[in-house]
Amino acid sequence: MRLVMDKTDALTVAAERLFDTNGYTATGMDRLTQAAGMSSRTLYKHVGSKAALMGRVLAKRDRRFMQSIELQSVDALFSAIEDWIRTEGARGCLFLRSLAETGGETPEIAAAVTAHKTAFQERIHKIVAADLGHEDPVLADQILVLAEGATHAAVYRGVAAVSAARFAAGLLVDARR
Amino acid sequence: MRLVMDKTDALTVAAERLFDTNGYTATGMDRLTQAAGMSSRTLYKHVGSKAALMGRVLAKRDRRFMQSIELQSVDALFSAIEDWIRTEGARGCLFLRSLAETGGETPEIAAAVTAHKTAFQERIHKIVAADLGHEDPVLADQILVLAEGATHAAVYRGVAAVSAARFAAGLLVDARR
DNA sequence: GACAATGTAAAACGATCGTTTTACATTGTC
DNA sequence: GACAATGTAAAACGATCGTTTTACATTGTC
Repeated sequence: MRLVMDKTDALTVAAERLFDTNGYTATGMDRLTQAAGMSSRTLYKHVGSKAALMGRVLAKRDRRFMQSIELQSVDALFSAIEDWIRTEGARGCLFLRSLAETGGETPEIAAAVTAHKTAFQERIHKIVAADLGHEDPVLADQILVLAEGATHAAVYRGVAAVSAARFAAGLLVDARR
Repeated sequence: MRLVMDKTDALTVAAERLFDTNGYTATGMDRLTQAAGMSSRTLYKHVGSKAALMGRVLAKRDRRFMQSIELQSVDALFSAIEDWIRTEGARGCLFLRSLAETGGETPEIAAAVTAHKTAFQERIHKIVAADLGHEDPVLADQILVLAEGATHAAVYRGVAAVSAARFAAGLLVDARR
C-alpha cells in the first residue's frame, strides 16, 4: 500500500474532479495538465490519450464506489448513497454521462461503463441476498432501479430523493420477506 | 396548426436527434447545418447560437414528453415510459445529460432543465393524486425516483428496468391505497 | 561522476470549434 | 418589374482542440 500519491494518482484524482464537474468533452488537456502539475509530454507518456485517462478515472471511481457499498442490507446501501452524494455532490452517474457524451463510441469509456454497471448489478443482487437470507432477482431489479433513480433525481431533489428511495426500498424488501 | 414542418422545425428535430445520440458538446455546427439542409448564416439568423438551439430542442422535447404522459394512473405512466424508450431508445435523460455536460453554466440549458424537471415533478404529483383519489406527496416522491431510475437503468438493462419499476410502483401505490 | 531515464516548458502540428462576413442568387410583395 | 427580404455557398475569424516535437534540465543508478 502506498502512503503518498504519486503524480499519476494525482493526475487521476484531478481528472476525475474536472470531468465530473465540467464534462468529459468540455474539459481540455491543458486544464488537466495544469490541475495535475504535469507537462503534457509526461501526461501522454503515462496515460497515452485523453480517452485512456478517462478509462483510468472510471476504473478508479468504480473501485472507490464499490468499496463504499460493501454492505449487507438494502437500507445500508441507500445510507451509503446518501453519504456519497453529500460528499461528492449529485450530477448524475459519471459512467452513464461519459458514455452518452461520447455516443458510446469511445472504447475505453464503453468498456469501463460496462464493467462498472455489471459489477454494480451483481453487488445489489448480493446485498439483497444478504438482507433477505436468499437470492431474489426480482427484488434486486427493483432496488437497482431505486438506486439509479436516487442518483439521478438527487440532481434536482437533493438528498430528499435518496430518502424517498430508501423508504420505498424498505417497503419493497418487507413485501418480499 | 401547421401541417408541414418549416425549416426551423426541421432544424430542431435534426438537432434533437444529433444532440441526443452524440452529445451536445461533441456535435458541431457543421453537422447541424448539414442535417437541417440550411446554411450557417440562416441558422444563426433564426436561433442565434448553439446554446439557444439547444434551448429550443429541450423546450420542444419537454412539450413532446409531457404530452406523452398526460395520464391518470401510475401504471399508465410506466407504460408510457416503456413506449418512449422503445421508440426513442435509452441513453439517459437528455435534460440531465446536457446540464452536466455544460457544468450547469449554460443559461439556456439550465433554464430549460429547471422548467422541465419542475413540470415533471408536478405531473407525477397529479398522476398520483388522480390514481389514488387524493394527493400523496410521499408516494409521488417515490414514483419520481422510480421513473428516473427506469429511465437511467434502461441504458444498460433495457425495458426490463421499466418493467421492474412498474411492478415496484404498483406495490407502493397499493401500500398507500 | 558518467549516463540513461525521466522530467520540464514551450512551440508547433493539423484539425475543428462556434460564429461572422462576403458576394451573390432566389423569393415574395407593392 | 422594382426592390427589400431572405436564402445560399464558401471563405474567413480567432480560439481551442488533442497530440507530438524540440531543446534542455533534473533525477537516479552503476
